[in-house]
Amino acid sequence: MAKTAKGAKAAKKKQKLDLTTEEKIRKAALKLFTRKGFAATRTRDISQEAGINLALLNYYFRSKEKLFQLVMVEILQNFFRGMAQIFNEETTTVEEKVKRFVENYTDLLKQQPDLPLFVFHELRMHPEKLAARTGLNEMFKSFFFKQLRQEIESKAITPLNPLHYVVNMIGLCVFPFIAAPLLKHLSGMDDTTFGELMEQRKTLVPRWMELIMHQG
Amino acid sequence: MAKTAKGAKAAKKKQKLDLTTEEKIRKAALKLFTRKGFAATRTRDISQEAGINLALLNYYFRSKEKLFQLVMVEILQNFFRGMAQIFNEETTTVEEKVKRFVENYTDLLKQQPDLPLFVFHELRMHPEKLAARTGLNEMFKSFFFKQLRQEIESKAITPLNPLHYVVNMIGLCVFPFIAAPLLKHLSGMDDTTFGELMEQRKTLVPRWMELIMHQG
DNA sequence: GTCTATAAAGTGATAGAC
DNA sequence: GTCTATCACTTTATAGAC
Repeated sequence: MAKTAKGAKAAKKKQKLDLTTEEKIRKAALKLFTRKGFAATRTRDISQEAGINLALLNYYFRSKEKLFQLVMVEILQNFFRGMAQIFNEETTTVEEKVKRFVENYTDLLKQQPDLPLFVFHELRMHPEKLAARTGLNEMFKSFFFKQLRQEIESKAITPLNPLHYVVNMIGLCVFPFIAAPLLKHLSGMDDTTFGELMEQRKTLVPRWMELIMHQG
Repeated sequence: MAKTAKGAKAAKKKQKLDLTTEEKIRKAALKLFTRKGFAATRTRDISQEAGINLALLNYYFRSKEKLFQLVMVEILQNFFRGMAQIFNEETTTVEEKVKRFVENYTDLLKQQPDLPLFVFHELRMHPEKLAARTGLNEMFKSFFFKQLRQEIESKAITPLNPLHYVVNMIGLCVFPFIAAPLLKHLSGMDDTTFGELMEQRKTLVPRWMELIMHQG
């Protein structure tokens, strides 16, 4: 009776080291999907990575597609939740928001460097997956955007479309991780050195954003 | 006799509208591989897109893998050839080089917006494909890099690792195209507006690079 | 060179025993 | 819930006729 689906979920909280079978599959799926993409990932590999049987994957998630959807939504929600939290804070300045964003997501990307490439790749092939449920449209009505417009109007020498500003901020954080394989190969850099460069950018990117903001 | 492989290649120059079968396949492969990635692309789809039979694909290229390699090498060589041409010119300044780079590759990406995401995605999964044959290591010994170091030492208030500079330059050009699907969805932007924004960046990015260069 | 037909292997999903 | 065995279908690649 402790082995029903509900029983398993209850047991989850008592086991900190072991994971539920469902969680093991989710974790394995996250790892392989983000590393190889949806199309190149085999359900057999996921089950093997999870240390369970192929049939169990379908038992829990019905299909590869359904499992993928869950993983993807989880990633997007997680990202936009943290983003909204930073950007809708009404007591912090634009500069502080940028600084927090850069630090947060540099740390995130150091742990999961495959994430952005995966998300953008899958998003292009299935744009409809960007359903309303991720609640990201709200970011564009966020407090941050109001602040940004004001800041640009008051401070900038040459006013700049806020979109450029946001794209630059995200791009300067994310692009190095997207280009990492190329970068490492081109410059013969090792992982440690790459990590140090990214650490530097935590302070550099906000500084550059200031320049871009005020000079336009 | 005009139907041997060599005959076909010779005929190619006389036919400006029609393409060789081999060329039709290459073109179709480039289109589908860059749009959907290696794993999600079916050889059947390539042959259909090329308007020929599936067997012919293997007749000309032996395997999907081989065809992919050719397409990939062609893309990389094309990119780095143009890049080297700009960066090894000894009579232009750093600013002029940056300007030419941004203009060139913005135009290229407007025509083939799928290219960067495709390249980075496949490069991560098969880093060994970055063989020496693309001759890109030479970029790091290029005249541009010497110029860049000098410029940084003489002008910059806070000296900057040249790598940051190069990553920023490429990222500011390329990232908007990588994030395009997300951007369009988030802001409800149409393709024309997106194109105009990218056009603006042809002058904006070089200006930002100046700021970054001199302020560090 | 180009086609049809088919082999050979892979892949997502299910049936049924435990 | 979990496993083994297997089905049904897809996909790459080739054989062989024209």
